[in-house]
Amino acid sequence: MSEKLILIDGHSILNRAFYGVPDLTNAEGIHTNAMYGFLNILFKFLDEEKPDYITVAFDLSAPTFRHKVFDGYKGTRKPMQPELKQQVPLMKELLKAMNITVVEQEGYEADDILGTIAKESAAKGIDVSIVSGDRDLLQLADEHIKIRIPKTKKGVTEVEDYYPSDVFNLYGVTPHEFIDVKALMGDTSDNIPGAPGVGPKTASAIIQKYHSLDNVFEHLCELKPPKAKISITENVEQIKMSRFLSEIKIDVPIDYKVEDSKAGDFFNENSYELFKKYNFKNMLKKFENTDIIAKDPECYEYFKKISDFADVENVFNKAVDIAGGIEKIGLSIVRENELIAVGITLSDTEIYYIPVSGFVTESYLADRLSDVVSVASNRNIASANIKDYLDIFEKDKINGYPLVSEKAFIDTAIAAYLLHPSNESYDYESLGREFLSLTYPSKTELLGKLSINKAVNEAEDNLIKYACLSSYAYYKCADKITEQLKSENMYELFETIEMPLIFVLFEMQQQGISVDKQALVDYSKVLGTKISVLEKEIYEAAGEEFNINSPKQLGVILFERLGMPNGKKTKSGYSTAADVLEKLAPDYPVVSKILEYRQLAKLKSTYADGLTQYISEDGRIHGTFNQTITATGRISSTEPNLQNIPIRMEMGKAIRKVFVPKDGFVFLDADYSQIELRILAHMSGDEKLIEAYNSSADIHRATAAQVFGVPLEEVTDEQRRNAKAVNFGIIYGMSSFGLSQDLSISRKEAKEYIERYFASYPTIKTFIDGLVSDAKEKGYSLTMYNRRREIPEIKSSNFMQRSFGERVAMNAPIQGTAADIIKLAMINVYNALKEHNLRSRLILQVHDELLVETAEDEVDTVKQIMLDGMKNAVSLKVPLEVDLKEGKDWLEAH
DNA sequence: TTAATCACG
DNA sequence: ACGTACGTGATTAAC
Repeated sequence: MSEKLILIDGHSILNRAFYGVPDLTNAEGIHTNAMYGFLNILFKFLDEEKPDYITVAFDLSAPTFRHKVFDGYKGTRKPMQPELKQQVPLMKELLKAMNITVVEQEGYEADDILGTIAKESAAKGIDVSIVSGDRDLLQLADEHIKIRIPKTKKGVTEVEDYYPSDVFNLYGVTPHEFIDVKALMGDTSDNIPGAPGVGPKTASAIIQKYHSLDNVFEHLCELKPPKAKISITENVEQIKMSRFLSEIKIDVPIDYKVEDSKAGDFFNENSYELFKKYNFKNMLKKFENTDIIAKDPECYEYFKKISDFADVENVFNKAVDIAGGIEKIGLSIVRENELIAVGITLSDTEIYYIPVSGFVTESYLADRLSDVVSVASNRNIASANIKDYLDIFEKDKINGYPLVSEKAFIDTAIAAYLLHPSNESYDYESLGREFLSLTYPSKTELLGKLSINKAVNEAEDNLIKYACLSSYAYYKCADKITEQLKSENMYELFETIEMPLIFVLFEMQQQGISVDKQALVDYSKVLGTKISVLEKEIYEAAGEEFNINSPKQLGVILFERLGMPNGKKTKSGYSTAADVLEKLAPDYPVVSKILEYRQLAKLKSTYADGLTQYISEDGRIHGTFNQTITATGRISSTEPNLQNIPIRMEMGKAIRKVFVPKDGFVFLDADYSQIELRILAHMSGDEKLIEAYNSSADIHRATAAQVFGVPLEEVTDEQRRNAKAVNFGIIYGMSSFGLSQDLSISRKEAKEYIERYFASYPTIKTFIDGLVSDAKEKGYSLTMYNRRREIPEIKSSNFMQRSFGERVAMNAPIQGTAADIIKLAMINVYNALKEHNLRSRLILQVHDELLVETAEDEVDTVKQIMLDGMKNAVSLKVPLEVDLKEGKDWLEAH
């Protein structure tokens, strides 16, 4: 077996990776997608070929000998995108860290280096594979040199391999003749002229016949077709030059010895650091069998399962001692329906797994955990997703509220969320990576698809690792996260808003909301009947039966069978979205029916039928409120989503009616009036807007009066509507296109509205410009309470991405501040209800709205509590107005 | 699993 | 010239 060398065309592969991999950035905002893609391709070839040697060649930006011959060489090439350009030096650094030879040579291109090394190595009897995206390299193919071109099809990388025979089969010429083909046909991307009018077909036909340019020139008069004959005859010198430009050098003077480019030792400490820095998570696995990572979880040796009752007692006694002081413990609860085990870390060397078994019963464990929690008041208990486990610590309660102090905990997931609200996960694995620079095995790696209950029996060792490791990660991260929150001025946000909010959300989830199941079932039937009537009518109009729920089938019916004028919109065909259909509705009655069908189908599937499955035995829906999902700081609601229950459409309102208070209670529902615009007024300090809020009840009317220069009472409905849309636009990050869509007007008109608005409110203009430039400078935006949102897109060179970043920079501080304020209000209301010892409970939040299930005899008190809690959550330069209503169902109360 | 659609603020 | 309003989650169809 002869030895193998892999040669990689650095720029070509990096370029290919850049366009093939969606934009990625690491925590510092460095773009990493091209590097990531490059490495993927690299590893693929390494795995496949297991080469003895490896080398990567790069171009230098300096002019090469080809530029000296032809000034316009590569002259039409666009400059490299900055996101790609910044990755080039980093990629070289990465390769060097992996002990991969990087070659570049002034005056020459990577192709020439590759050619030289390939031929020299092949001469030494080494088998060479050249990896490139560029077909120009095919001329280098020979019996010992294979050209390998990776292609990405549907996310899967496939490779086209070229030996000389493959080149011949495809192009009918030998690799060497390929140079002459290119000389004739030219190359637009390199700006090589060739013979004008001669394309790839003609060029290869000619070379197939004559085999070399010299021979072609000798037979000029017999050339066919006539067009090529003329072109070639007239451009002999240009073709010769083109050939010179096209031929890859194989004798570049370089200081390179293949023996010095041994493949191996890719995964070392240097490369590990860089992989971590660039957040190449799944590639870190490659380091697993090296001693770099093997030594990482040094905590493993201290993991200990404890079942002996006396030992367990000792651990908890010690935990109580620690948690009652100022030191921390790490806590991980393992639960699936029932409590199964806890992982608990007392120090670097005391890491325990305590399963429920024998005398260690579930209730014993819960009691002892409560003991630990009840003595803690200095954020001694580091854990994650505390809300999900608060019920365990509920041993002592007052009026139904857990006695546990919020100051007992530090929730690492929530803390990590504040630092990077756009991350997708804040589990122990991510924490380890970010705060400890350690790569822990993930939950999936340890437990796979096993349920916890199964894992207890089938993979206990891994379950022990999981429980111990996560508690250890919380323990180790807590101080670092705290430190970082403090240095970023976010600790106050964490302490005064997010941590207390956990308890509010917990209580809301516990309470749930009562739903009239029978009403829901009845309504589902009504909807079902209406839907089948519409269905029949639609089939009749269409002339055939089809699945109306399938946008694909519907598109075919509407735009092909019924021949409606179509605007192709989506990737995979016609758009049948509501705004498209609404334009067609006046001309085609069936379209209105489809819209109605869609509306009813949605109501039935998502709400009437969808909600019933969430009704618990107590007749209530206990949804989940998530505190670490949104990029802006809002909370989100799942299983079910109680924040998108219908209200706008008439048919949908019936759904709201099924949400009812329990016997002896009523709903009190309060919502902020235009909180986001008020925040805008406050943050910008715009006197006119502030004045408008201080004097007028109708801000959109006031805006219209200001913008159109008419007295308040003369504002037309249309003017008010437009002003309202512009106000929304401001909050969303104004764009003329968006506004024009919303108002169904031209972009030009929309632009005029915006200009008029900014002319009327110059301070607002200055303010939002400031938001954008601040975000551009810092890479993130901030709310009034220092909530951060990272906006890497704002530095993109891609217009669309950058524009998006700019809109986010305008919106996030406003939407985020509103989120901060209502969170404060929730805490206020929760605390007041608790302090007054009331039976009434806060049960829902819908972004600017709070719903309290109120005992009938507490209505007056609660009204006051809600108004106070919401209006006085913060003092702005404008009043915070709250609309409060009482009702026997959610529709009536809203 | 992803794309399209639509419910809410 | 680029092609969009900001933030979510559930359902369905179709790969």
